[in-house]
Amino acid sequence: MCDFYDPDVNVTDTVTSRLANSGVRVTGARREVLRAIASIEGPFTIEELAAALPEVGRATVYRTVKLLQESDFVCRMVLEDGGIRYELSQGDHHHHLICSQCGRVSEFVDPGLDAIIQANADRRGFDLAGHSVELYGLCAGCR
Amino acid sequence: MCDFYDPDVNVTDTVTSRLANSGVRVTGARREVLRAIASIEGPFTIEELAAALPEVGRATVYRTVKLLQESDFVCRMVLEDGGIRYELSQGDHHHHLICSQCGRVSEFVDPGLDAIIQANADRRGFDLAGHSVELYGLCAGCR
DNA sequence: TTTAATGCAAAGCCTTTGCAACCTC
DNA sequence: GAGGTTGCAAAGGCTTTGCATTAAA
Repeated sequence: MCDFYDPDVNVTDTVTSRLANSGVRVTGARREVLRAIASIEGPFTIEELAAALPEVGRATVYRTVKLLQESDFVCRMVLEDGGIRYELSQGDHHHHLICSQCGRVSEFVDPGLDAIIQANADRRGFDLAGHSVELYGLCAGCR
Repeated sequence: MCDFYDPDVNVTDTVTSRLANSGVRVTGARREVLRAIASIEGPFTIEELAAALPEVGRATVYRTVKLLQESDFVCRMVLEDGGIRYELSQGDHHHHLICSQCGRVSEFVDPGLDAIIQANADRRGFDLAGHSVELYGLCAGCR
């Protein structure tokens, strides 16, 4: 579901060059949004992103995030309460641990989990295109 | 996450009596909403529910579903696209297979999957309160 | 009779869209 | 210079809320 980034290169540069290669214009606003996303650690909301970018119109923030999402540079996650957060795409497919107390989201990878999910889909004749696993509770720091 | 229903008793009656016992008034509108929910097979949207209840105000539909949700008689699920659906609470904890084509949602239970999720939480010092697993793709009928 | 529940309409949120001005390429 | 982008404001969805009326208990 999510793309890889070359760990040796600045994320913002990587994305802008890929964007340029795909025929999309690299504008000031887009650079700003990318910089803001890169500077935010972890998942973010449109609200947070827009707050960090007072000089960029909200509509542009929405449009840019959508663009990045469609290009797989960021991926979207839906929280337990229906709230939506985005995050820079990580290299590998992963799942989320969401703390109900502090709201922090951490990630984990478990190929065994993915395999068992695939097996469940197969067993029911379901052609699996994707899946999401979210764990809710208290993180180590909040418990 | 979801409650049990006594399989020998009509769901609507079960809920209304439990509701009454908890000091909530059993009104005509609430009975109507319950009947509509029971008659819809599988998960439903507020939209669908309201459409099935032209004589009940939309605000009441929202309020009643919220009430039922807070009482654990229905549970809420968030789809891949952020859309929200509700369903009568099932006895056991389960997961969803959501067809991207026809939108139908089916359920499955897999204790092994739940165990592996719990193990991941434990491994990271996370106090697990709940989790959601949603599979997206094409159902057997649509593929 | 008391007071929770209802229904309507208005208000709130969040997100998208129309459009003229603007900026990449 | 041409056409994709931006920003503003308006419009759209969906959900909640205020309030007078209605109806459970």
